Amino acid sequence: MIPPSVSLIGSFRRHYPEVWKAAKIFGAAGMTVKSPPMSRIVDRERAFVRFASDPPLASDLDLQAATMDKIFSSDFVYVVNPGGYIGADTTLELGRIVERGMAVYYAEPPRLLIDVPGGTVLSPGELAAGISGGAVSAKPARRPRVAALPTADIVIFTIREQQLHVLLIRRGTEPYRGKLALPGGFVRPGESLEDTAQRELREETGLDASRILLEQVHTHSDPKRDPRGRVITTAFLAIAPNLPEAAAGTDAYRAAWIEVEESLWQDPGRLAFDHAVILKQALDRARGMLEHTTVAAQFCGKVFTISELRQVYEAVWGVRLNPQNFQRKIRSTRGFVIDTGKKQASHHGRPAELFRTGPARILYPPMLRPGQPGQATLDSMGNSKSATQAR
Amino acid sequence: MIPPSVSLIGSFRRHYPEVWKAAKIFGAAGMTVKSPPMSRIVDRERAFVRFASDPPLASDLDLQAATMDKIFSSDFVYVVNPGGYIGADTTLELGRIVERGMAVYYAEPPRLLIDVPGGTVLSPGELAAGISGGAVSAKPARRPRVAALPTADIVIFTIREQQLHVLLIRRGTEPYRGKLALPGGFVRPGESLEDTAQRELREETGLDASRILLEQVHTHSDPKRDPRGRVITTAFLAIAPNLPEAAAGTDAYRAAWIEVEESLWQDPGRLAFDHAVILKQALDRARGMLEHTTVAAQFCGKVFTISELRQVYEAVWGVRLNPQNFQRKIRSTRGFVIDTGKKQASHHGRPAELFRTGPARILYPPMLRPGQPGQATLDSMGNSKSATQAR
DNA sequence: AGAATAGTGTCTATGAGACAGTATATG
DNA sequence: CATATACTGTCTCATAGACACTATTCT
Repeated sequence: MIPPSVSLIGSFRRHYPEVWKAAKIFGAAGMTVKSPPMSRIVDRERAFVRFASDPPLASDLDLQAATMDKIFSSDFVYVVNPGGYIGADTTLELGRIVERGMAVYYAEPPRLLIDVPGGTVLSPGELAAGISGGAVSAKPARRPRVAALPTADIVIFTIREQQLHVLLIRRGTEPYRGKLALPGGFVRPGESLEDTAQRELREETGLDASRILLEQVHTHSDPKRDPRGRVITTAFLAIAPNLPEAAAGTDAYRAAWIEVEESLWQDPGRLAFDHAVILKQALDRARGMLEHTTVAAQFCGKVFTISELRQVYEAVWGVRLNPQNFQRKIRSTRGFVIDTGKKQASHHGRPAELFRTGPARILYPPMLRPGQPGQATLDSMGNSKSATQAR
Repeated sequence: MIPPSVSLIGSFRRHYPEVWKAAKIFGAAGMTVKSPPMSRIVDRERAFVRFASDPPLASDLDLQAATMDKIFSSDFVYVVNPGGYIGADTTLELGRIVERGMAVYYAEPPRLLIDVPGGTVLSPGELAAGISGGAVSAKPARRPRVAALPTADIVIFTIREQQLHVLLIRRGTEPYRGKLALPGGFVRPGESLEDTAQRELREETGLDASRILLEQVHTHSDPKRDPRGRVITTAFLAIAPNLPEAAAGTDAYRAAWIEVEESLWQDPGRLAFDHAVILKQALDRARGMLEHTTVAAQFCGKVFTISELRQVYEAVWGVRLNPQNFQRKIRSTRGFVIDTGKKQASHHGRPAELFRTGPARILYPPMLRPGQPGQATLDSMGNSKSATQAR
């Protein structure tokens, strides 16, 4: 288990002895102190107090930004405010911290209009005891909670030239600058994760997302998955018909359709963050959904031939299917496709009939993908790599 | 075209004449002033200045919260700070506004460590002219993000007296005091959601959670799902063998096994929060998993008979199965169960052989639950109630 | 005509469901 | 003995896979 991390804020100029003392207590209790840097103060006259460990040429604003990053990546914040005093710049930082919903504890009641529930005014020792959970404390600390920034990442699949492709974005900013990443973004005020995913999908592909399947796959919450701090992402699976090359949407200038192949999730470092895992899980989910639902038709345009539908199955599953039997299976399944009566302007051979999607969503006799032909079972016998099993 | 909206912040106590003047200028330029309310000040001695239009009994904190809502709903914020002065509570508000990435303009350069790009210090007249003239945009400096408190809720199923039961807890605190709720809790520092779920499972049942299946089901993020604020929960499915009545664990004194029946998720208000939806989704997931995996054996003890296994399927699916055919199916599936050679101390009739779980995890020829016998498809044709589809 | 693709007919193997029949316990 | 449960044998039917065959286009 990773030790809890804390950042201390307050007037380092006026109250550094108190800050130092509190930090020592937290450190002794096994916590990681992310800020202040626990080095010697070399210049207290600057607007932003300088430590020996600070880069000497950094501006006040750069230093403050770096400090805020450290604060936001910690599990909670402790405000050192002897007599209730909080300086102007600390107050501004505190507003940002409050707005992020982080857990905040105070040494003394603040002289500000803030809702300070009982138990959030604690001495460093009480807090350390409450966090580690063992020691007896007169005022039991509220259980420590962590705030996180929720994000939605989307795995958008499509078929291009009979191959499965996924929409990826070349990152333009740190971290993982230059690497490929899934499209996605932070949840905005008032949005649910589904809203966020739908907005990102629209921004990246220009598709009217309300008509596109958007299926939640998994939520990734490893505390170290994002170096910027506690970012929890929920992965969505989207299935899109073939789109014009560069979806001329707003943010799409860096986006590209990449062929889905083993190396995308096998080669470490090809994708940013834990996106290789997310991609693989979404692919597995899509493969499974093709068995039990009629979503395969979502890969196709408004009208399509049965061959096109078969190519979807072949591309996603990575197998060859018998065209004749596939044909019969689809046509005998009521509600999957509806004959439009029209025929395709032929490429070669007999013109295929054109279909549109039917009302059925679930395939009852499922379309089982060819597995071990033997009668028995045994996929992954014993060695459980099934993600959610015991960590 | 909707007129741009603005909120003004600053010390209404000290600088209300300047605030009023600026608001008038914005109003004359066709903008909507969301805050202040443009009514008469009736009490300037309170911590939060009172206007005639304010509800007289509201607390300072209530008023501030309502004001922040107005500010956050406007297109940009104008800070009235004659001489650069910004008071402590305004500074805290400003921090929250900055963290949301809203566009902020200042009457004079602020005496704070804030990055004030050129053009953001403007007189009200300049700003009004710029907005209507298109020179100044209300585009936020940075995209707004929201922080959330992540929680894990667990749907723990077991079989008791041949019926499916779920572990529920009678809530002892607001909100939803007295209602039944799923066990769960907030993510603690350093934990992933899986860690949290495992800890809660151990606390509630005393089970060594590392040996129990814990499967992520869905993440619920509706901004209004929890009245306490932005709480995002990830639901887990756990399957437990029959346990001694009151698992004497620490927090379990309020816990009880409740029979799973329609009314649990049909009757509104029987379960707290959105736990009815969570329960139903977990049940559907469990039903599906029984088809394709060998988890049914997790409901049983270390050794079990094939009848017991069948009763699991019958309880979870809510159907009757033919004992003879079930027997053959299980025995002919390699790796599902292993014969121990022992026999059950008989109740009645021929003693059943005892089995233990085999190494297989995935059932390849799946155990399809009896559906529409007809050949075709059509579960939920058309009317999509499939949760993740378009909101 | 030959190649290519679409679609149908038919045989076979397999597995699910139904049901008769056998095995082994209790009372 | 009857009764109850466990287990096996066998028939039928539905469906998947294999493959031959027909249909309709392009070159």
